[in-house]
Amino acid sequence: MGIANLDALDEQILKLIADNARIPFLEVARACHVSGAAIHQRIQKLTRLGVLKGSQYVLDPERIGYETCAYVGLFLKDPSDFDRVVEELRNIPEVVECHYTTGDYDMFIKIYARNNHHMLSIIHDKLQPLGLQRSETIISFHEAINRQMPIPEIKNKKGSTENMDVEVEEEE
Amino acid sequence: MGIANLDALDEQILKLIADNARIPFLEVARACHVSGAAIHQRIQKLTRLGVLKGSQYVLDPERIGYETCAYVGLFLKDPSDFDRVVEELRNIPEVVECHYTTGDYDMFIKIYARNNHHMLSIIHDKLQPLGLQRSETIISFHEAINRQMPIPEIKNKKGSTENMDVEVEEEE
DNA sequence: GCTGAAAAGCGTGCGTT
DNA sequence: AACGCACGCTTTTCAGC
Repeated sequence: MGIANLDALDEQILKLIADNARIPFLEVARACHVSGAAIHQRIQKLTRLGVLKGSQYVLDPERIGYETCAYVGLFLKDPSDFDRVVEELRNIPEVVECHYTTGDYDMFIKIYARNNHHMLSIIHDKLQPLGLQRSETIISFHEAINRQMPIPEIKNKKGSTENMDVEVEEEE
Repeated sequence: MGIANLDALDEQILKLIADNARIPFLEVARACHVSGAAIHQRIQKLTRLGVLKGSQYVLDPERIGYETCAYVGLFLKDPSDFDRVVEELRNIPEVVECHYTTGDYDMFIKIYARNNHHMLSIIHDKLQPLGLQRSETIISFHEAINRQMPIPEIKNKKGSTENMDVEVEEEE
């Protein structure tokens, strides 16, 4: 599973749909000067390749009742327990991200909670029993930026002899 | 600002669309036993209220060439510089999140990079000149969980005594 | 892999309740 | 606030290249 072999049309499609999942494919087609069917096929291909993993509406956490967001670094009692702990974290819906990390922490997670009290109860009552040595909490007061990763520029077209390193260089 | 005043229909709509931005509104309508026009109005309302902030396709970072993801805690030389630094971070597209935090760090950001070398160059050449005292990097080896926050259960229906059991029936 | 065409399905505005 | 309807546009499929 590595880098997908994308061409300039794929790139253009991704740039158009990444931040607007409701855009009509025909509108994408007109922007790309190809048929609607071509866009339809490409999006199926990108999905089959795993480049696209679905679509989402972006929700405002505060407006649906999440006052508090935190990152928590976990130290496990038994660091070979990774897989079990991840499975248990999946059952805690307020845990929205979980990373295996280098360095300080064994694991690093992101949590949404209704308020500080709720956050504390998640950490004490749900995380602690999973077998933590200890944890470190970073409370986020305000999320000033939250956006998609940039879609890299494709330089080489598919037929080229070189394999695709997706190299990104700024150009306009 | 604050928690939007949502009812059970809003909740059901959010649950249906949150992880599937391409679902036809008419399909949502059928699941909710209301008209398509009602869903259309509700989604406009939720957008106007700021509960919905747009839609996205979910991309696989690795398949578009991002091998490396890191969280970086920033210590600013001049902590009153928050706003300027955020604006400069907006110009670095690889920075996808930026939080104001309590405790250890002044600021906490998430970065995608093509590889370790690219990550280092972002941190040294782009972040350091913004006026950092120092920074701490947490490399993510693997993102085991990445999902939406849960849609809270709505308890009281808006100004009504009526009970609401809304059943969603699977159908083809 | 892309195209155009055709059929089925959807989004959206409006008048009504 | 929700409904039904109607129009135009979109999605999806398929034969043909």
